[in-house]
Amino acid sequence: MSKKEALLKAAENKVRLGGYSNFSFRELASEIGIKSASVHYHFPTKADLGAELAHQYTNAFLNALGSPSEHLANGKNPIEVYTQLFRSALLFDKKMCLCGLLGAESDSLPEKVRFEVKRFFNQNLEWLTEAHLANGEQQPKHAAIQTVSLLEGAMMISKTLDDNSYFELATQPA
Amino acid sequence: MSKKEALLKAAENKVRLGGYSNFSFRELASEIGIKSASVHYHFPTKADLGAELAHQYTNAFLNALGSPSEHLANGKNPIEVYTQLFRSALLFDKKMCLCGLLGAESDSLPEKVRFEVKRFFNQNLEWLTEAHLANGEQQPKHAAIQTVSLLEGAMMISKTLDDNSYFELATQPA
DNA sequence: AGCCGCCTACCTATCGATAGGTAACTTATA
DNA sequence: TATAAGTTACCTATCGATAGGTAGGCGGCT
Repeated sequence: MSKKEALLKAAENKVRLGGYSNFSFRELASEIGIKSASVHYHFPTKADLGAELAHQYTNAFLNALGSPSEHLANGKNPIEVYTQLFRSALLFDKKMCLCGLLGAESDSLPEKVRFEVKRFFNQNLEWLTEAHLANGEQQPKHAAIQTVSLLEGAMMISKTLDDNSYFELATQPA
Repeated sequence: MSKKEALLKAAENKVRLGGYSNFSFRELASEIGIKSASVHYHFPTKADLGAELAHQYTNAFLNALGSPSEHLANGKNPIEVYTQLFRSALLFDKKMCLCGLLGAESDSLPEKVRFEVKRFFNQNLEWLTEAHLANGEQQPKHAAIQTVSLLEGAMMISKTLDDNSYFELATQPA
Protein backbone atom coordinates (compact mmCIF):
# COMPACT_ATOMS: atom_id res chain seq x y z
CA MET A 1 0.00 0.00 0.00
CA SER A 2 1.38 3.39 -1.00
CA LYS A 3 1.83 6.12 1.59
CA LYS A 4 -0.98 8.04 -0.04
CA GLU A 5 -3.34 5.11 0.27
CA ALA A 6 -2.22 4.60 3.85
CA LEU A 7 -2.93 8.26 4.62
CA LEU A 8 -6.45 8.00 3.22
CA LYS A 9 -7.08 4.81 5.13
CA ALA A 10 -5.86 6.34 8.40
CA ALA A 11 -7.93 9.46 7.76
CA GLU A 12 -11.04 7.39 7.06
CA ASN A 13 -10.77 5.70 10.43
CA LYS A 14 -10.44 9.01 12.24
CA VAL A 15 -13.22 10.76 10.38
CA ARG A 16 -15.65 7.90 10.79
CA LEU A 17 -15.11 8.09 14.54
CA GLY A 18 -15.27 11.82 15.11
CA GLY A 19 -15.77 13.82 11.96
CA TYR A 20 -13.67 16.09 9.79
CA SER A 21 -11.82 17.75 12.64
CA ASN A 22 -10.91 14.43 14.18
CA PHE A 23 -7.82 13.98 12.06
CA SER A 24 -4.70 16.06 11.69
CA PHE A 25 -1.78 15.86 9.29
CA ARG A 26 0.53 15.25 12.24
CA GLU A 27 -1.44 12.29 13.57
CA LEU A 28 -1.88 10.73 10.14
CA ALA A 29 1.79 11.12 9.33
CA SER A 30 3.04 9.66 12.58
CA GLU A 31 0.67 6.71 12.22
CA ILE A 32 2.09 5.70 8.86
CA GLY A 33 5.66 6.66 9.67
CA ILE A 34 6.33 9.86 7.74
CA LYS A 35 6.50 13.53 8.69
CA SER A 36 3.54 15.86 8.64
CA ALA A 37 5.17 18.13 6.08
CA SER A 38 5.29 15.20 3.69
CA VAL A 39 1.55 14.80 3.80
CA HIS A 40 1.32 18.12 1.98
CA TYR A 41 3.17 16.54 -0.92
CA HIS A 42 0.24 14.16 -1.46
CA PHE A 43 -2.52 16.55 -0.45
CA PRO A 44 -1.84 20.30 -0.69
CA THR A 45 -4.43 21.14 1.98
CA LYS A 46 -6.57 19.33 4.50
CA ALA A 47 -9.63 20.08 2.40
CA ASP A 48 -8.01 18.31 -0.57
CA LEU A 49 -7.45 15.23 1.54
CA GLY A 50 -11.00 15.35 2.89
CA ALA A 51 -12.49 15.74 -0.56
CA GLU A 52 -10.49 12.88 -2.04
CA LEU A 53 -11.38 10.73 0.95
CA ALA A 54 -15.10 11.32 0.46
CA HIS A 55 -14.76 10.81 -3.29
CA GLN A 56 -13.00 7.48 -2.98
CA TYR A 57 -15.36 6.39 -0.22
CA THR A 58 -18.30 7.09 -2.49
CA ASN A 59 -16.71 5.18 -5.36
CA ALA A 60 -15.92 2.20 -3.17
CA PHE A 61 -19.43 2.21 -1.74
CA LEU A 62 -21.07 2.37 -5.14
CA ASN A 63 -18.78 -0.33 -6.43
CA ALA A 64 -19.61 -2.63 -3.54
CA LEU A 65 -23.29 -1.98 -4.20
CA GLY A 66 -23.30 -3.21 -7.76
CA SER A 67 -26.46 -2.47 -9.70
CA PRO A 68 -30.09 -3.02 -8.69
CA SER A 69 -30.79 -4.98 -11.86
CA GLU A 70 -27.92 -7.35 -11.20
CA HIS A 71 -29.37 -8.23 -7.78
CA LEU A 72 -32.84 -8.66 -9.20
CA ALA A 73 -31.40 -11.05 -11.79
CA ASN A 74 -29.97 -13.08 -8.91
CA GLY A 75 -33.35 -13.17 -7.20
CA LYS A 76 -32.25 -10.77 -4.48
CA ASN A 77 -34.11 -7.67 -3.32
CA PRO A 78 -31.72 -4.77 -4.02
CA ILE A 79 -33.02 -2.91 -0.94
CA GLU A 80 -31.94 -5.85 1.20
CA VAL A 81 -28.52 -5.72 -0.42
CA TYR A 82 -28.30 -2.01 0.28
CA THR A 83 -29.31 -2.51 3.90
CA GLN A 84 -26.77 -5.26 4.26
CA LEU A 85 -23.97 -2.93 3.15
CA PHE A 86 -24.88 -0.50 5.93
CA ARG A 87 -25.10 -3.36 8.40
CA SER A 88 -21.60 -4.48 7.46
CA ALA A 89 -20.22 -1.01 8.07
CA LEU A 90 -21.76 -1.01 11.52
CA LEU A 91 -20.96 -4.61 12.51
CA PHE A 92 -17.52 -5.09 10.97
CA ASP A 93 -16.03 -1.63 10.67
CA LYS A 94 -17.82 -0.68 13.91
CA LYS A 95 -17.92 2.86 12.57
CA MET A 96 -20.37 5.40 11.22
CA CYS A 97 -20.90 5.90 7.52
CA LEU A 98 -18.24 8.44 6.51
CA CYS A 99 -20.67 10.60 4.61
CA GLY A 100 -23.36 10.30 7.26
CA LEU A 101 -21.03 11.91 9.73
CA LEU A 102 -19.69 14.48 7.28
CA GLY A 103 -23.22 15.25 6.16
CA ALA A 104 -24.24 16.14 9.69
CA GLU A 105 -21.27 18.53 9.85
CA SER A 106 -22.04 19.77 6.38
CA ASP A 107 -22.47 23.41 7.36
CA SER A 108 -18.92 23.75 8.63
CA LEU A 109 -17.14 21.79 5.92
CA PRO A 110 -14.82 23.20 3.25
CA GLU A 111 -16.74 23.55 0.00
CA LYS A 112 -14.93 20.83 -1.90
CA VAL A 113 -15.53 18.32 0.89
CA ARG A 114 -19.18 19.23 1.08
CA PHE A 115 -19.46 18.77 -2.66
CA GLU A 116 -18.26 15.19 -2.42
CA VAL A 117 -20.64 14.43 0.43
CA LYS A 118 -23.50 15.74 -1.66
CA ARG A 119 -22.38 13.50 -4.48
CA PHE A 120 -22.51 10.48 -2.17
CA PHE A 121 -26.14 11.08 -1.29
CA ASN A 122 -27.24 12.01 -4.78
CA GLN A 123 -25.74 8.81 -6.13
CA ASN A 124 -27.28 6.79 -3.33
CA LEU A 125 -30.70 8.28 -3.96
CA GLU A 126 -30.37 7.51 -7.65
CA TRP A 127 -29.50 3.90 -6.92
CA LEU A 128 -32.31 3.49 -4.43
CA THR A 129 -34.88 5.12 -6.67
CA GLU A 130 -34.01 2.67 -9.42
CA ALA A 131 -34.21 -0.19 -6.93
CA HIS A 132 -37.59 0.81 -5.56
CA LEU A 133 -38.90 1.40 -9.06
CA ALA A 134 -37.88 -2.11 -10.01
CA ASN A 135 -39.60 -3.35 -6.85
CA GLY A 136 -42.82 -1.84 -8.10
CA GLU A 137 -43.06 0.92 -5.52
CA GLN A 138 -45.61 3.51 -6.54
CA GLN A 139 -43.43 6.37 -5.24
CA PRO A 140 -39.83 5.26 -5.70
CA LYS A 141 -38.34 8.67 -4.89
CA HIS A 142 -40.14 8.83 -1.55
CA ALA A 143 -39.13 5.31 -0.76
CA ALA A 144 -35.51 6.06 -1.68
CA ILE A 145 -35.16 9.01 0.63
CA GLN A 146 -36.93 7.08 3.37
CA THR A 147 -34.53 4.19 3.02
CA VAL A 148 -31.31 6.24 3.31
CA SER A 149 -32.72 8.36 6.10
CA LEU A 150 -33.75 5.35 8.13
CA LEU A 151 -30.41 3.59 7.67
CA GLU A 152 -28.25 6.62 8.41
CA GLY A 153 -30.34 7.46 11.45
CA ALA A 154 -30.38 3.90 12.72
CA MET A 155 -26.62 3.71 12.38
CA MET A 156 -26.12 6.88 14.33
CA ILE A 157 -28.41 5.77 17.15
CA SER A 158 -26.87 2.31 17.36
CA LYS A 159 -23.43 3.87 17.65
CA THR A 160 -24.63 6.39 20.22
CA LEU A 161 -26.39 3.85 22.42
CA ASP A 162 -23.61 1.34 21.71
CA ASP A 163 -26.07 -1.40 20.84
CA ASN A 164 -26.39 -2.82 17.35
CA SER A 165 -29.80 -4.31 18.07
CA TYR A 166 -31.24 -0.84 17.50
CA PHE A 167 -30.12 -1.08 13.90
CA GLU A 168 -31.80 -4.46 13.59
CA LEU A 169 -35.04 -3.19 15.06
CA ALA A 170 -35.01 -0.16 12.79
CA THR A 171 -34.47 -2.20 9.65
CA GLN A 172 -36.87 -4.97 10.59
CA PRO A 173 -40.07 -4.65 8.54
CA ALA A 174 -43.15 -3.81 10.59
CA MET B 1 -29.85 36.68 29.89
CA SER B 2 -26.90 35.77 32.09
CA LYS B 3 -23.45 35.31 30.62
CA LYS B 4 -23.70 31.62 31.35
CA GLU B 5 -26.93 31.32 29.41
CA ALA B 6 -25.41 33.37 26.60
CA LEU B 7 -22.43 31.03 26.49
CA LEU B 8 -24.65 27.98 26.21
CA LYS B 9 -26.73 29.59 23.52
CA ALA B 10 -23.65 30.58 21.49
CA ALA B 11 -22.23 27.09 21.94
CA GLU B 12 -25.46 25.48 20.79
CA ASN B 13 -25.35 27.40 17.53
CA LYS B 14 -21.78 26.37 16.86
CA VAL B 15 -22.25 22.72 17.76
CA ARG B 16 -25.40 22.34 15.71
CA LEU B 17 -23.47 23.59 12.68
CA GLY B 18 -20.29 21.62 13.01
CA GLY B 19 -20.15 19.40 16.06
CA TYR B 20 -18.34 19.37 19.36
CA SER B 21 -15.06 20.68 18.03
CA ASN B 22 -16.76 23.54 16.23
CA PHE B 23 -16.74 25.82 19.27
CA SER B 24 -13.88 27.17 21.34
CA PHE B 25 -13.85 29.03 24.64
CA ARG B 26 -12.22 31.99 22.90
CA GLU B 27 -14.86 32.30 20.21
CA LEU B 28 -17.72 31.90 22.64
CA ALA B 29 -16.21 34.47 24.99
CA SER B 30 -15.56 37.05 22.31
CA GLU B 31 -19.08 36.63 20.98
CA ILE B 32 -20.66 37.50 24.29
CA GLY B 33 -18.08 40.08 25.30
CA ILE B 34 -15.99 38.41 28.01
CA LYS B 35 -12.55 36.80 28.07
CA SER B 36 -11.94 33.15 27.39
CA ALA B 37 -10.47 32.63 30.84
CA SER B 38 -13.77 33.72 32.34
CA VAL B 39 -15.60 30.94 30.57
CA HIS B 40 -13.73 28.54 32.85
CA TYR B 41 -15.41 30.18 35.80
CA HIS B 42 -18.79 28.98 34.57
CA PHE B 43 -17.59 25.70 33.08
CA PRO B 44 -14.38 24.20 34.48
CA THR B 45 -13.66 22.29 31.27
CA LYS B 46 -14.95 22.13 27.73
CA ALA B 47 -16.49 18.74 28.47
CA ASP B 48 -18.47 20.30 31.33
CA LEU B 49 -19.87 22.90 28.96
CA GLY B 50 -20.69 20.29 26.35
CA ALA B 51 -22.42 18.05 28.87
CA GLU B 52 -24.51 20.85 30.32
CA LEU B 53 -25.40 21.97 26.82
CA ALA B 54 -26.66 18.52 25.85
CA HIS B 55 -28.47 18.17 29.18
CA GLN B 56 -30.34 21.45 28.83
CA TYR B 57 -31.05 20.75 25.17
CA THR B 58 -32.63 17.45 26.13
CA ASN B 59 -34.71 19.08 28.86
CA ALA B 60 -35.92 21.82 26.54
CA PHE B 61 -36.75 19.30 23.84
CA LEU B 62 -38.69 17.06 26.21
CA ASN B 63 -40.48 20.05 27.64
CA ALA B 64 -41.51 21.28 24.20
CA LEU B 65 -42.76 17.79 23.43
CA GLY B 66 -45.23 17.58 26.27
CA SER B 67 -46.73 14.15 26.85
CA PRO B 68 -48.25 11.72 24.34
CA SER B 69 -51.44 11.42 26.38
CA GLU B 70 -51.92 15.18 26.43
CA HIS B 71 -51.83 15.27 22.62
CA LEU B 72 -54.19 12.34 22.32
CA ALA B 73 -56.61 14.14 24.64
CA ASN B 74 -56.47 17.07 22.20
CA GLY B 75 -57.23 14.79 19.31
CA LYS B 76 -53.72 15.05 17.92
CA ASN B 77 -51.49 12.18 16.85
CA PRO B 78 -48.42 12.43 19.13
CA ILE B 79 -46.18 11.11 16.34
CA GLU B 80 -47.27 14.06 14.19
CA VAL B 81 -46.41 16.39 17.06
CA TYR B 82 -43.01 14.77 17.41
CA THR B 83 -42.35 15.07 13.69
CA GLN B 84 -43.38 18.70 13.75
CA LEU B 85 -40.79 19.48 16.42
CA PHE B 86 -38.06 18.11 14.19
CA ARG B 87 -39.44 20.03 11.26
CA SER B 88 -39.31 23.25 13.26
CA ALA B 89 -35.67 22.69 14.11
CA LEU B 90 -34.89 22.25 10.43
CA LEU B 91 -37.07 25.05 9.05
CA PHE B 92 -36.68 27.75 11.70
CA ASP B 93 -33.37 27.04 13.38
CA LYS B 94 -32.01 25.84 10.04
CA LYS B 95 -29.72 23.58 12.00
CA MET B 96 -29.22 19.92 12.80
CA CYS B 97 -30.53 18.35 15.96
CA LEU B 98 -27.79 18.93 18.54
CA CYS B 99 -27.82 15.34 19.72
CA GLY B 100 -28.09 13.96 16.21
CA LEU B 101 -24.81 15.59 15.37
CA LEU B 102 -23.16 14.73 18.69
CA GLY B 103 -24.46 11.18 18.40
CA ALA B 104 -22.69 10.72 15.09
CA GLU B 105 -19.47 11.90 16.74
CA SER B 106 -20.20 9.78 19.78
CA ASP B 107 -17.01 7.74 19.60
CA SER B 108 -14.77 10.75 20.02
CA LEU B 109 -16.74 12.61 22.68
CA PRO B 110 -15.72 13.09 26.32
CA GLU B 111 -17.57 10.56 28.46
CA LYS B 112 -19.82 13.05 30.24
CA VAL B 113 -20.96 14.56 26.94
CA ARG B 114 -21.63 11.15 25.48
CA PHE B 115 -23.66 10.27 28.56
CA GLU B 116 -25.99 13.20 27.99
CA VAL B 117 -26.42 12.35 24.32
CA LYS B 118 -27.39 8.82 25.30
CA ARG B 119 -29.90 10.26 27.71
CA PHE B 120 -31.46 12.30 24.90
CA PHE B 121 -32.10 9.24 22.77
CA ASN B 122 -33.23 7.01 25.61
CA GLN B 123 -35.76 9.61 26.67
CA ASN B 124 -36.91 10.09 23.08
CA LEU B 125 -37.35 6.36 22.59
CA GLU B 126 -39.35 6.16 25.79
CA TRP B 127 -41.65 8.96 24.66
CA LEU B 128 -42.11 7.47 21.20
CA THR B 129 -42.76 3.98 22.51
CA GLU B 130 -45.52 5.34 24.71
CA ALA B 131 -46.92 7.28 21.76
CA HIS B 132 -46.92 4.33 19.41
CA LEU B 133 -48.40 2.12 22.09
CA ALA B 134 -51.24 4.57 22.51
CA ASN B 135 -51.66 4.59 18.73
CA GLY B 136 -52.28 0.87 18.88
CA GLU B 137 -49.06 -0.18 17.16
CA GLN B 138 -48.40 -3.88 17.63
CA GLN B 139 -44.64 -3.30 18.04
CA PRO B 140 -44.27 0.12 19.66
CA LYS B 141 -40.54 -0.27 20.37
CA HIS B 142 -39.78 -1.06 16.75
CA ALA B 143 -41.92 1.83 15.61
CA ALA B 144 -40.20 4.17 18.09
CA ILE B 145 -36.69 3.43 16.89
CA GLN B 146 -37.87 3.67 13.29
CA THR B 147 -39.38 7.08 13.90
CA VAL B 148 -36.27 8.68 15.44
CA SER B 149 -33.98 7.06 12.93
CA LEU B 150 -36.00 8.31 10.00
CA LEU B 151 -36.25 11.85 11.36
CA GLU B 152 -32.61 12.19 12.32
CA GLY B 153 -31.52 10.76 8.99
CA ALA B 154 -33.91 12.92 7.00
CA MET B 155 -32.68 16.00 8.81
CA MET B 156 -29.07 15.20 8.05
CA ILE B 157 -29.75 14.59 4.37
CA SER B 158 -31.85 17.73 3.99
CA LYS B 159 -29.04 19.77 5.52
CA THR B 160 -26.45 18.06 3.36
CA LEU B 161 -28.33 18.49 0.09
CA ASP B 162 -29.51 21.90 1.27
CA ASP B 163 -33.12 21.17 0.36
CA ASN B 164 -35.84 20.82 2.97
CA SER B 165 -38.15 19.01 0.59
CA TYR B 166 -36.17 15.85 1.31
CA PHE B 167 -37.36 16.05 4.89
CA GLU B 168 -40.94 16.40 3.68
CA LEU B 169 -40.63 13.43 1.35
CA ALA B 170 -39.09 11.32 4.07
CA THR B 171 -41.83 12.10 6.59
CA GLN B 172 -44.67 11.83 4.12
CA PRO B 173 -46.58 8.57 4.67
CA ALA B 174 -46.32 6.09 1.81
C1' DA C 1 19.90 15.64 -15.59
C1' DG C 2 15.58 15.66 -13.43
C1' DC C 3 11.80 14.43 -10.85
C1' DC C 4 9.79 11.87 -6.99
C1' DG C 5 9.09 11.27 -2.18
C1' DC C 6 10.48 12.30 1.56
C1' DC C 7 13.17 15.18 5.05
C1' DT C 8 14.58 19.19 8.55
C1' DA C 9 13.30 23.26 10.28
C1' DC C 10 10.53 26.44 10.61
C1' DC C 11 6.10 29.90 10.95
C1' DT C 12 1.74 31.82 12.64
C1' DA C 13 -2.57 30.98 14.73
C1' DT C 14 -5.22 28.84 17.96
C1' DC C 15 -6.37 25.51 21.40
C1' DG C 16 -7.85 24.35 26.51
C1' DA C 17 -6.28 25.42 30.80
C1' DT C 18 -4.01 27.72 34.87
C1' DA C 19 -2.28 31.28 38.17
C1' DG C 20 -3.15 35.18 40.46
C1' DG C 21 -5.61 39.38 41.00
C1' DT C 22 -9.68 42.76 41.62
C1' DA C 23 -14.02 45.18 42.30
C1' DA C 24 -18.56 44.59 43.83
C1' DC C 25 -21.76 42.36 46.42
C1' DT C 26 -23.57 39.43 50.34
C1' DT C 27 -23.51 37.28 54.69
C1' DA C 28 -22.10 36.64 59.44
C1' DT C 29 -20.52 38.34 63.64
C1' DA C 30 -19.30 41.45 67.51
C1' DT D 1 -24.59 49.27 63.07
C1' DA D 2 -19.97 48.53 61.63
C1' DT D 3 -16.64 45.57 60.22
C1' DA D 4 -14.76 41.22 58.78
C1' DA D 5 -15.06 37.20 55.80
C1' DG D 6 -16.48 35.03 51.92
C1' DT D 7 -18.56 34.80 47.20
C1' DT D 8 -19.42 36.17 42.42
C1' DA D 9 -17.93 37.32 38.02
C1' DC D 10 -14.86 38.86 35.87
C1' DC D 11 -9.77 40.35 34.44
C1' DT D 12 -4.48 40.00 32.59
C1' DA D 13 -0.89 37.18 31.49
C1' DT D 14 0.88 33.07 30.34
C1' DC D 15 1.47 28.02 29.72
C1' DG D 16 2.49 23.88 26.80
C1' DA D 17 0.35 21.55 23.07
C1' DT D 18 -1.24 21.33 18.63
C1' DA D 19 -3.23 23.05 14.36
C1' DG D 20 -2.37 23.77 9.09
C1' DG D 21 0.97 25.29 6.19
C1' DT D 22 5.71 26.69 3.88
C1' DA D 23 10.67 26.90 2.17
C1' DG D 24 14.28 24.56 0.90
C1' DG D 25 17.36 20.42 1.03
C1' DC D 26 18.64 15.53 -0.02
C1' DG D 27 18.98 10.84 -1.63
C1' DG D 28 17.38 7.44 -5.00
C1' DC D 29 15.66 6.05 -9.25
C1' DT D 30 15.06 6.63 -14.41
